[in-house]
Amino acid sequence: MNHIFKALNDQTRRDILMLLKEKDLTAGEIADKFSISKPSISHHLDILKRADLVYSEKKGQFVHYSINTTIIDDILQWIFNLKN
Amino acid sequence: MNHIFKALNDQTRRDILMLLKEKDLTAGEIADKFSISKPSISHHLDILKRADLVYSEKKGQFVHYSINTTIIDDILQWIFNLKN
DNA sequence: TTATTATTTAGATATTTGTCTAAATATATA
DNA sequence: TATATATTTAGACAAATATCTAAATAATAA
Repeated sequence: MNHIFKALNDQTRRDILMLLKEKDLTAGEIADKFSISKPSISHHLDILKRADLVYSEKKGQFVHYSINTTIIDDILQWIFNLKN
Repeated sequence: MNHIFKALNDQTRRDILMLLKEKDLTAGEIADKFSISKPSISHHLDILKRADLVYSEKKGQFVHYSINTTIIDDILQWIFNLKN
């Protein structure tokens, strides 16, 4: 859970997940939605990837990112477990 | 959600929540379960409190801590929202 | 009142983190 | 091939974080 909570502990990364929830986007499209540099966004995407919260697939010169809902269930289970 | 994810982004704090899930404990009892100093535990408890993840109540010279499951539901809702 | 116990606060320090610019890599196009 | 576009990597730096020891605060007991 360490990588997951680390990944979620940043507003920009949470915003990226919200965007990818709606539809898949390329790295550049994601970067365009924020006012921070492309390398910084690339770094955030790397952290999300290490946490398995997103997938990435290279198509030509673009890299397409999508959310991984499988991991979401793991988080839900961990949080839910706190309740009883 | 910022304070909550920040609070959850630490193994010691997550372990404290797991302990408090089982039963209420005083600050000292919590500190005894870890190999870090009491001031450090006090600091972790403060972060958990700021995130509303725990309550604290002073009884005599002791401070009793307990988990706040109300906030857990907020987290569950936030995570669940990522799925659709 | 004095001493003891429980907890927090203050201040210091090493590590981690988010950001930047510049450079590197990879693909597409003229 | 040469150029343009998309993305990542490298290296630097300021801010945030987890930890420590020492001191302060508060409550109990002798």
